[in-house]
Amino acid sequence: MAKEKPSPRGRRRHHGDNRVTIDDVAKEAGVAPITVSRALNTPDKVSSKLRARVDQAVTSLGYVPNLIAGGLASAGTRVIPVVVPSLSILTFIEVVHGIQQTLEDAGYQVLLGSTDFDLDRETSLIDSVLGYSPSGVILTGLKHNDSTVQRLKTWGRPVVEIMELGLPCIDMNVGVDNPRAGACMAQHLLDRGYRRIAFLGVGMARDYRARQRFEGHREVLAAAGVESDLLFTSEEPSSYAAGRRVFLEALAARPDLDALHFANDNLAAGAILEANRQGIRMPDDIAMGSYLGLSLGEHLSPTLTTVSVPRFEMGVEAAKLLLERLEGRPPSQPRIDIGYRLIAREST
Amino acid sequence: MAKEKPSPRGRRRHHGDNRVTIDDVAKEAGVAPITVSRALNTPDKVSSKLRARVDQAVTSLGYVPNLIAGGLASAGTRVIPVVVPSLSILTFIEVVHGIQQTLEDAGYQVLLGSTDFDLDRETSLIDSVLGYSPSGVILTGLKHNDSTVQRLKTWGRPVVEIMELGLPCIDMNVGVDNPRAGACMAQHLLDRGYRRIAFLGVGMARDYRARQRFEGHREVLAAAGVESDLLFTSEEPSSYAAGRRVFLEALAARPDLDALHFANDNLAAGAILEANRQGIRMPDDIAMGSYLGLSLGEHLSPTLTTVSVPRFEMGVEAAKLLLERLEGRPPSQPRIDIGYRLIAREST
DNA sequence: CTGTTAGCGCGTTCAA
DNA sequence: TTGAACGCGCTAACAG
Repeated sequence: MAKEKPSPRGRRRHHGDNRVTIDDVAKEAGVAPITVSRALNTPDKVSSKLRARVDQAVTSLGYVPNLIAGGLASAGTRVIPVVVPSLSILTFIEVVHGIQQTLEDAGYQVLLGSTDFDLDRETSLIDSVLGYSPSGVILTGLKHNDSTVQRLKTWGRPVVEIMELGLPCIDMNVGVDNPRAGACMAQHLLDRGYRRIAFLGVGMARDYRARQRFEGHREVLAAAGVESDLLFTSEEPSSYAAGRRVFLEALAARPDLDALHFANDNLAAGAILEANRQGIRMPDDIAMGSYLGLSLGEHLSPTLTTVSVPRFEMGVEAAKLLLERLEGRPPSQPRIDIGYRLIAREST
Repeated sequence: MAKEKPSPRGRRRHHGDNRVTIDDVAKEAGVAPITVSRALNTPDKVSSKLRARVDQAVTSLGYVPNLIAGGLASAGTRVIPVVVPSLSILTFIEVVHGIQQTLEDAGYQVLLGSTDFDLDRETSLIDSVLGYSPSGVILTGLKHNDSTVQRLKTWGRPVVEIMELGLPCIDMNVGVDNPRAGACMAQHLLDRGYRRIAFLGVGMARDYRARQRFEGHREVLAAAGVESDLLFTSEEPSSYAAGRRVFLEALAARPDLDALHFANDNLAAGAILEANRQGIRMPDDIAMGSYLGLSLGEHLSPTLTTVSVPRFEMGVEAAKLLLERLEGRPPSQPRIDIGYRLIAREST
């Protein structure tokens, strides 16, 4: 009622900002700022009468909450950093897509980070994004620097590790059993009667999940008593062109091969397209199987046999797990095996 | 020197958080908190002696700055929201990739948002992310709700609109001239001697940039005096399967067509793969051209003629423009035409 | 259900 | 070059 309060701003305000604040809304609605805050964040804790007054003031003034201030006061922002190795690999993108969609629908924002497969970059990235007081974190893989693991374990907020499955996880885990996925394709090739089977990959020095699939592959072949360590790789990024090259290399080195197990569909697609060009018949001359389940596979000639992984769904599940914890719901289970599915098509 | 200050915390601290703060570092280093702040943010304003003491305290305590608090105090966070229509469309992903890489290298974080091509969602998304006091914003396209445009124009921080080029932009603009790109392919088809040319797209109700390309295409054909409004579309997301379907539909409706102009490479790839299956010869039976420049195009048989757009580079340039302004450098130019390149291959 | 008070952890401003 | 004080805008905690 009185305005002769000694003007709380002893000095000029820091910033020329003239954004409307919660105080402005409170004044306009004739309530205390905290009531505005509650009307916005926990509407059922405010009488419908006041809530209406507040809502109106909010729209009439065009109030937009300062999430930074809210975050500082409540020690948490509705931000979820998502840390992946690379944005040039479709797999991660699709997972991020699932995460993003699920979180955005729940009112959270994704803060995107990429590490280029470098654990030290991962560490510093995580250190820095934790500075935003995020509600949780999603990161890729189960291998991290000790300091990262330590920091996240003592952090006290939900953490989900995605893509791969395995024992020691920081908090929660959604992924695929890579060795078994690799074994699955190897077994399929054996079942189809192939015996001279090679594994073809690229960038396997950094991509240890591909190495895990190769391991599964190798063990199955070894157990079957066939040559198990035929591996062709190159240290370039995965691409159609890379697939073509590794394919040609393998053919040149071992013309007797009867089946190829590619580390992913992109490589396999490059190989199939090249084989088409050269008139190599599949699976008669050589069979091809791979991993991922990209839609391109079903449009190639021959259609591609692959171990398909629900990547988008993996993102969705990871996000759901996080949300469960954030909303205080019973954390059903801290580990989800998202599974895979062998799709046998013409190429084998 | 004395510790009998009446303990600034009249009550318990809000949060059980035991994170180390700038005060802890200051105490450890025997300086004032502000000196720590300066040593970290503006190192040259602190004597090397104190700076060393601070740096050591920082590492020994494992101090990680609270970016939220810093953001509140300085009215700005090193966050850049990037708003795209969809994360399931490769084009946007590649642009985001370029943006992300460039910004992360400069110490900024990307906050990812997607609108599903809905301008109202865009508006509310932008309203909400502005609550994080970001340093700038990158958004897609030049069409937005008036309120969005208004808010961003008066916002006072750099804004970059990407993907398309045109006159009224909010602040800065990096993109492609879609009508000219469409015209370019149409002209190419004419030059090659084709005369019964159709445009095939999907989801063009929402994707007005594809409509713009069709417009450019139409005008060129009309000017050449050939049938110009042959358009086949369906309202489904872009995919290989969709390309196949629209292709078959067009063939069925107009068996006399001699060339197809696809709205993007994915559709064209789906069509080429289907044509391969059916023994349709390209370009003899029918020619195909499209837009994007995906690497898949050069591995198909026939290799695909396309208007290639440097998507990653577009992201890089958008980010650079933003950074220029953020770093107070002369804003070279507020609008960049990223260009396109006709890659004539076997399919035409 | 509503209001009061007191910070959240920093950087800006002003003074030395 | 260093420091003291203040407040960014909001919400947690504690009354009423």
